[in-house]
Amino acid sequence: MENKCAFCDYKSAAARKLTIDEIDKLSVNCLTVKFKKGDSIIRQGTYSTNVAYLKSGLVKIHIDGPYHVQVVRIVKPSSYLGLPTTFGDKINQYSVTAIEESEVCFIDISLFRKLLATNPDFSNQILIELCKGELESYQKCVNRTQKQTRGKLADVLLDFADNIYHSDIFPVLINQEDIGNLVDASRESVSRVLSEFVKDGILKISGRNIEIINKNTLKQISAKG
Amino acid sequence: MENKCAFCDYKSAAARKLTIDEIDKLSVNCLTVKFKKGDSIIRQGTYSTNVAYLKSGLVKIHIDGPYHVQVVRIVKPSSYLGLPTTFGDKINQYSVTAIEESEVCFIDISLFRKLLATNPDFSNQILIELCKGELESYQKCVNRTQKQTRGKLADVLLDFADNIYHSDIFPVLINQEDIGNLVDASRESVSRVLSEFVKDGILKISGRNIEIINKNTLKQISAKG
DNA sequence: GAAAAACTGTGATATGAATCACAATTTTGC
DNA sequence: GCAAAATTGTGATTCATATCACAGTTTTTC
Repeated sequence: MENKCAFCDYKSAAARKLTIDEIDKLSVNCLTVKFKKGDSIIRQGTYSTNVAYLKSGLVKIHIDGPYHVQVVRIVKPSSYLGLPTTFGDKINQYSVTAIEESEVCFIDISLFRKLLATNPDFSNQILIELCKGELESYQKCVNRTQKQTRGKLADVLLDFADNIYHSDIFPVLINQEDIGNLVDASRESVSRVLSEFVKDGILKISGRNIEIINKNTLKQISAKG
Repeated sequence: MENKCAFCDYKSAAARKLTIDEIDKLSVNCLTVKFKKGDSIIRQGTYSTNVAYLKSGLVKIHIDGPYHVQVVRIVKPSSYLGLPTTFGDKINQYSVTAIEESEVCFIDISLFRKLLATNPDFSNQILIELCKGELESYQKCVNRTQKQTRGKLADVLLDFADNIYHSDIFPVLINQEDIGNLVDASRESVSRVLSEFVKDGILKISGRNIEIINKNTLKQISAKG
């Protein structure tokens, strides 16, 4: 690979713990692939053969449920995409799809295992990332099952603004059906609630862009259900 | 500690990877505590100071949600109880409560970290356990949000029989309110569905014991909704 | 740039399950 | 062993949201 990981600006917190020598090995065993919007990066039910790392772009993680797809979460760089699968199960338990042009590094799994075994700082960092992910997913599940649609939509909008785009104006790259799958609501309900938010002066929508005007109210809706 | 981990019959898959020397250190830095039914083992919101390992008994993991408690899952030995918290966050993100007399080993966190750093087989095993947990929680969340009450209750009954008690007759140690919190339904709905199952000849209930009579039908209900 | 496809908005209706209310039963503590 | 507390059963009512149906709008494609 011409692509030297040493000079990569998007290194993971874990990769920063690697020695020069280890980073070199990573460079050789790492392949960067570009995906267009809508492209499938990881497909549920197929064998997992590499560790995937999101270098740039934006992706959604989704699972086929008994009735419809559930969008588990939207992931931004720099994050590993299939860690739980890589070590917990050989078969991918979920799919990952690009929702904008994205770059993904595929790392050879045996090298990754070797790094884990030989560099405790690296493996500790991976452990921390996994743990945070699990805690987050517990909390998300509680919200998904207990809040009602308005509250869950408020959650997602705040997450977009605060954690993904770091701005109160942002483009919505997924359609309302997907938003529905992300908050466990029907497409129609999403549309209705979004209209309500606009009518109540909480949001302004123009084209694919959403602007949060009244963040406090949105936070209240998020908190109260 | 007089309690030598070396001779413990309930060692975790990870602990089996430790050397004699490491096991000795574990023995010294490990305290076993007995809990009675209803006793709180880990309390959400408090500082996590040890790694907890369930040696015997049965516990529930639960989180305070925006409206009510959610029972995340029922955990049987031999499993670590607070791993994600130990490494992901200093503050416990969930509570653990005994639902029958249980023994829990509290392991000194700095020793645990040292073992992770020095024994790659051990840390790999811990990693695997974490990953499996995360995948499982994804799947559970999909079921919780998409299936309806009958399906979710069927799931839980099958889980009890197949994974926890390994028998189609088993005692129910939690009340219907808790079952409700485990399947995201109200206490009343649980009572109603349970009665339906009895009327349909799927279950037999006597006292606190449940017997699954028609497992196939239960599996169908679990699969179809 | 016209036709097709994908997406969105909104009303009417149906429905699963929560909530309320209270009786019946079981368990617990002294 | 009896009173108090906890748990369970079941009907009536309410409510949030899914579903259906279809029109309007935007985006894609060739």
